[in-house]
This record gives sequence, C-alpha cells and structure tokens, in this order.
Amino acid sequence: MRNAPTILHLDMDAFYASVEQASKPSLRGKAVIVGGLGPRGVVATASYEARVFGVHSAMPMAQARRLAPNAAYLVPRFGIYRDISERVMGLLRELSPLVEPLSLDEAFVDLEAGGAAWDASSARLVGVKLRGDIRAATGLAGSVGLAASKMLAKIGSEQAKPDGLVLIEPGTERALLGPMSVRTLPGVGPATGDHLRRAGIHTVEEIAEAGEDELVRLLGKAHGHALYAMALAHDERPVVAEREAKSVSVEDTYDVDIHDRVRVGLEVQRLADRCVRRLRGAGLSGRTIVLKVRRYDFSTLTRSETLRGPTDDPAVVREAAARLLDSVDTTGGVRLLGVGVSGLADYTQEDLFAQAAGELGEQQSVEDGEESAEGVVVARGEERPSERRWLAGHDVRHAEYGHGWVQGSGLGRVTVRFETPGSEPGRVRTFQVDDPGLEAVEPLPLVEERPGEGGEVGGPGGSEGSVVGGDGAAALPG
DNA sequence: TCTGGGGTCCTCAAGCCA
DNA sequence: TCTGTGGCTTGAGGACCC
Repeated sequence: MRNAPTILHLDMDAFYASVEQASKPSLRGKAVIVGGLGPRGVVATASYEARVFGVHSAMPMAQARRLAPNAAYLVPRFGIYRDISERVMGLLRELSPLVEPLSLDEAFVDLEAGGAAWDASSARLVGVKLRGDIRAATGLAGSVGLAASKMLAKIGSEQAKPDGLVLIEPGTERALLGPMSVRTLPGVGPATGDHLRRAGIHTVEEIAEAGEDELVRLLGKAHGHALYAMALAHDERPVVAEREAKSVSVEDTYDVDIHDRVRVGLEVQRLADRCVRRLRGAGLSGRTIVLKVRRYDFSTLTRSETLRGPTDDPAVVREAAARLLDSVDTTGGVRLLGVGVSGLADYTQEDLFAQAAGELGEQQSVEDGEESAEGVVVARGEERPSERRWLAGHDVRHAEYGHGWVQGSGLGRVTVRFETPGSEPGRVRTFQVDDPGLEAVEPLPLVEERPGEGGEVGGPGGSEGSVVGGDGAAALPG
C-alpha cells in the first residue's frame, strides 16, 4: 500500500434524488423518492429528507409509500443522470488518467498517477477544489474520501456524507477500522454478516483477532483471505481505468405473474432480441447463453448453454433461450424472466449484422412503446399504441405555459407543474392526456451554460453523441 | 413487507481427458 | 485393463455491489 492518501473516492450524494430536486424547485427541501413505481418497484434513491422517514434504497416501493405517504415519487430519468455523470467524470479525468467509474455516481481516482497530489495536504486541496468544481458545473454536492487505498477512500467518503470530505491519514487506518461493524468492509453483505455474527465476530478488530485460518474456514479461501487482509487495512487493488464487460443481460419483472406458457415463451424471445441489441450496440458477441427465471415464490433458476463459438445472431440466441426454457418448470407462474450472454468476444459479423438489423428494426418500434428509458418497466396494460403515457417526473412543454414536469397522471388526465431549474417553484395545472398543446421534451440543464461553453452537456473531451434521448440501450457508449 | 436491473466474483459438482 | 488423480470446462446457485 502507498504511504500517501492519494486515492480519491467520489460519491455523489443521493444522486438521482438530488438531480430531481435541482431540476424541480418545488421539490427542494422535500422528501423525494426515485424508483420503479409499479406494484413491484423498489426505491433506487431517496433524498435525505425522505431518509428521515426510514426510506432507503432497495426498499420495496409499497413499504416506502407507507413510511412516507406525502413524498414525491418519481420514475428515474437515466438520460439526464448519464449526462451529469459524464460531466463529473470529465472533471475527474482532468485530475488523472486513472479514473475508475463504479456507477453513474461513484468513482475512484488515482491522484498520484495524474501528478495531481503526492501527499496529504496536496490531496486535500485537490479534494476541496473538486467538490467546488462539481458544484459549479452541476449544482450538486459530492462527498470525497481520500486515503492510501480504495477500501479506505470509500469508507472515507461514506463518513463524509453528506456534502463533506474526509482524509484518512496513513498510520491511523487500523485504529479507525477496528471498532467498525464487519458490514463496513466491502464484500460483507447480509449473509456473510450473519455468518460472522454467529461465529461471535461483530467488529473489524474481531476479524483481525480471529486470524486468517479461521476466516478461511468460515468463509472459504478467496473470501476469507480477502476479508482478513481488509481487516488489517491491507488493500493493494489498483485503480483500473478500463474494465471490459464480462456479460450482457436484460431482465424484466412483471407486474403480475405470468402463467401462460406460450406468453412465457414469447417474453423470452423478446428478451433475447433486446439482449442481442445491447450486445451489438457494444460491438460484442458471446458464447454462453443464460436464461434466468424467477418463479412465483421468488425462487430463482438459471440455465445456461455454451455454444461452439461466439454469436451475436438474434436467431441463435433466441433458439438457445427457447431450448433452455424447455428444461424449466413454470407452472405456478413466473415473476421475472431474463436472458444474458457471457463469454464475450470483440466480434461482429457484418453480413449477419446487416441481416439481423433489418429483422430487429421492425420490432424495435413495438418495444420502444413498452419500456421507458433504461429498462424501467411501466405498467403493461391493454393500452392502445396511440395512447400517450406521461411518466411521473419527466419533462414536458406546453404550448401556452412553457416547460414543466409531470406530477402525476391517471383517469385520462395529466397534472403538470410548470417550473425550470432556475425558476421559482411553479404552479400546477391539469390537462387531458391527449391535450394537443402538451409534448414530452428533453430535460433542461441544471446549471445555466456559460457563453462559449457550447450547448451540449458532456464534460471536456466529452464523447460525441452523449446527449441521446430515449432508450438507454441505444445510447450505450462505445 | 415482499423484495428492480445490471453486473461481478466465488464455490461446488459433474463430466471429460490425459 | 483397471483405478486414482488432477486439470480443465461447464453449469448452477449464491452473495454482493450500486
């Protein structure tokens, strides 16, 4: 491990909810919950105001509604989250070429590799400036952890939340970690936490005292060695800028369990096509096809088949998925289906590509109507294709009243609040869902663009085409 | 209470082969 | 010819993360 705290971990605070509050002045200071709004949705992010009621991410949405009935409930808008994320990652890349994004709202940066910092004081200065730059560019707060390893930098940013900076001085790590819960360490979730607790191990210090052999006996070789090292504050994992994908998959949870075997088969075919589209979008092909089935009782099965060579042919993936489905008993109903491809290779066959692009193109138009951005499943009713759907939280423009966002819809009506990121909290008006003056539009930037900066949201050196509306799958970079 | 979606990594068992 | 062994691959499931 290096002896200067020059690994930085950035974590944007309650990212999705903060973006929504920045976009919608009427929600600032209020409980905001972003996630799937269907009967089986879960919370993706809750604002700090909502967390006061006990709402947290991964909680079933129904439970969140009981805890915080007056909160604002919104569907994620991955397009704008991705744009803002790109902008933040751009700021990080100005510090160092070694930036490892973990998700849209989190990343590690190796400051030493970029020459941005070499000791505690220079690292702290970089962290302070970075937080200011992020706020200026996006209007949002991010918390920063600085330490000599990835694990400790992440623990630092966790401690810094919300809106703070924590630097862990080399030499103080073990004293800091010792009294913390085992759940603090990466890789210790509910199951491992329980396992350790039953063995009388509750704190990081107790892991260190138990010894490596005991840890390996309890948790197996890989996990045991890794956890013991972490408990001693040993973490040599480097910051890795480029990570190659190992698998590509898509899955859908249905609002109501599917019992009809024919319908199950059709859904699997649809998922196979979507998966291939994602695969091709990334310029990849794969050898192993995986079918995932979650049954009515939440038990999950996977079935897989490895082909002789990699494929990105939709017909081949569809057929394999159908064969795999033959070996699964779906009586009783299924709540989730998924299709994935692993064993990836950089590989496309142009003739197949052209051929299947035609086939898939016809289906794309049908599918786009079924799904909002990034696979967030909205209610699949017996809706007419022509009927417009207004998703809670999404941007709209009205010919007479200007820019606003959908506050809610139902019973043939849609309620819109007219406000913009820079305005005062706006007024609410209700329209018929087919009001000709109302149209869905792209989100507005959170911070006014300065002259000469260009109209695009996307960091310095930002990838071209970073502003793409609609289906996230189609907007995948690279 | 009733549990998303998209990933990664690990373990274990079974089959094949030298 | 039979048996044991170890490596490799495949398939299934579990845990974890954001």
